[in-house]
Amino acid sequence: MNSPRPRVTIRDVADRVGVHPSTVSRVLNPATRGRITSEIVKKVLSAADELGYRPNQTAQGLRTNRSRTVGVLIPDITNPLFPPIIRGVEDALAEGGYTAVLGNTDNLAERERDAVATMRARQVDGLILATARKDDPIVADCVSDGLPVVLVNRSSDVPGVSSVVNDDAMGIAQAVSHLKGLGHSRIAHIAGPQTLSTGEVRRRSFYDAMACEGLVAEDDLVAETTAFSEDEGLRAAADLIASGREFTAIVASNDLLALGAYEAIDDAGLACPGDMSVTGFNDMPFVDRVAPPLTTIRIPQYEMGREAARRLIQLMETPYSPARATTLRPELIVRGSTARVRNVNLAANRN
Amino acid sequence: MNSPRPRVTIRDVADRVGVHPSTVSRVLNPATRGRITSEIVKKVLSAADELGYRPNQTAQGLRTNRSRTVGVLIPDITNPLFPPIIRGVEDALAEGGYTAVLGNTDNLAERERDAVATMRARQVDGLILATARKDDPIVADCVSDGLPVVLVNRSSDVPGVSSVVNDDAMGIAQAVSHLKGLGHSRIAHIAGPQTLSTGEVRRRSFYDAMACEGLVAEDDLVAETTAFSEDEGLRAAADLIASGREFTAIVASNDLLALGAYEAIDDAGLACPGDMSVTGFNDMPFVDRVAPPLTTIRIPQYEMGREAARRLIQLMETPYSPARATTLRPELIVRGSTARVRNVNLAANRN
DNA sequence: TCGTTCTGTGCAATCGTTTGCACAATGGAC
DNA sequence: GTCCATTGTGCAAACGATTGCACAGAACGA
Repeated sequence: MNSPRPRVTIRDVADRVGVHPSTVSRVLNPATRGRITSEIVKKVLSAADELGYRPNQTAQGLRTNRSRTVGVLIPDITNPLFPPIIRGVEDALAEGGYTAVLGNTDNLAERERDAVATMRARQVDGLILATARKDDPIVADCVSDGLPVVLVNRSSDVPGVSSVVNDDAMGIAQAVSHLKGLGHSRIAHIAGPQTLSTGEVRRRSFYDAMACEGLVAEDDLVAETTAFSEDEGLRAAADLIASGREFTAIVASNDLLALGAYEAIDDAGLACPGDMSVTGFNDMPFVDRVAPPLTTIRIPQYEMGREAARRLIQLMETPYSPARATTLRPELIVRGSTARVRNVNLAANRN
Repeated sequence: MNSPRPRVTIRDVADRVGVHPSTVSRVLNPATRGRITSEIVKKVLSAADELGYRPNQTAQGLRTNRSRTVGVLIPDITNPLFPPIIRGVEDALAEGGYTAVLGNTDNLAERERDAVATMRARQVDGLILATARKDDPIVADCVSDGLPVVLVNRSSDVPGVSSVVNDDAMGIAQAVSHLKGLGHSRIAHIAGPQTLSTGEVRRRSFYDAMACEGLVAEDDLVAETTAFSEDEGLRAAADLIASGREFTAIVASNDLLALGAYEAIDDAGLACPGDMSVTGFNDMPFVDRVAPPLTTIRIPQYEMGREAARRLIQLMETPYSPARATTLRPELIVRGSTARVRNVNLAANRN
């Protein structure tokens, strides 16, 4: 039953046609095909076809030192933000003849380091990282070793590295402006980890946007978290509510945090959006189906992945192409988690 | 800046120590290390460490004809069912020293064929398929070529192939029994594609379970779909409702179909679970957050992935190990989409 | 007719490892 | 002291492709 089936090599094809293996190699390579008599080309091609020849990528890789493989590192594939990005990456890579090997890091520096080491041992031609920290030695190492790298979703302080990220400032501004339009003035922010570019930039942008709208962002109404997770969102929102400070809306740094906030609001016996409006960030799949449907900032996830992959291909194929930071425009998606502020004072209800 | 940094090879290490490359190779391979004087072993190891030697997996792969890579094919990473499975697969593979390369097929036979071809060109040591059809020539090809394959989530009619799937019959029985317990007797089924094992088995199991509960499953209340998608769920449920037949509950073949049914119910001006109870299948992430939270059948996604990967490793490392079909037990998760049947007759409301 | 330039193909080295085989040195048995 | 195992290492040939170089033969001008 199990027939290991002897692999057909370039030599088999050569023998069949009666030419030298190198000739076959040249025929098979579109770039050198022109140097061979068209008659032979035809014979070689049909022989290869008949024999079912498939180039051995391993051998090619060894000789050319290119694996046509790229490593893709993400925090956690289980976070709905990433699958669309990954699809974008894979689709664009496939178009360029590359394949992706995936690694989950759970946002652990150690696993990240391991994963990069594994990928490099596998001779990946480049790396796409959705895991970058603001100050990331791993990124720095790759860059200084000349390994093509593109950051996606998060950027980094490391100089000279290309990135494809969302315009966080604009997104947050849209959220704040939307809330102000609904009459909210006391707005809280659940910030993401400040070691991540997204967490930090969005937090800063929150202060900026508030000022820009003529509102005051109180430090006491800005809660920090250690991870972009529902648990942390729940904790932060619960703290905010428990503090007794008065506010009618929460701008969360991402959708997962917002979902956590939902729980805290519910636990406190309040209603969203009746008592408390909430905005998210990312427009992950399915946040339109939760209760209430989440008002959030949509970022072009798939496109972001595609663009990152395209950029990487460029980097890999034309060395020394300059690093570029691309910013994609986000869009406010208004759903059911935000509503006009009530006349009744929230604090009055609670005190 | 970009320093290509010359790769350090086994030969560099050998030169440094003053031994032959083959000796270094033997030291580095735990299995042959015992044959070398322990003094030399120590020297080689420390030299390798100092020089920062990393084995070139491509070269190893060429020589040994093993890539320590496995291909993982899934329909669509964007479907929340799959990420947990993939995590399980990756974690178990990593433990065994393998890495995964992912491919999305969108359930298209052609893309599936391409993807398998690509993976095989990359010399994957084995394949994990979440894409199998009941009668799948691609699976058959792999098996007859002696390429280790494990099916996950879906099984196949192809003989002699290992699989790790859920006990669909039990799951459906649980759903039906739950509904009967709530007083429902006229129950509809939205079936998945009959070309997929899951779709077919669950449909058959629906008839069985109904009979088992002493209820009649009417053919008119079983709607078929062409894909496990929200769109198809919406269409099928809308058809069912439009048919004018009387029923108070829907057993959907998976969560996505159930979510589609939600929309149809809403469109028809009905309420779930007030007018219509709905059950899903899979317990995908986030279905506990939708409105109403979905009553569904939980399958151990992560474990399923892990188990499949473990099985594959076994197949790859001990050839001719027999094919096995593993079945995992599902669990009914009761949430808000199912309720006691109302006295009021649904049909009466509409006619 | 001879030399020169092209063109198309073959030759052989190479990428970094692994591994069967050969063989020197060591140690033990007699 | 001889001989035979045993042990540890080196040698060299793979694995399957790519590619610089060499070299026949054709084409061409003088």
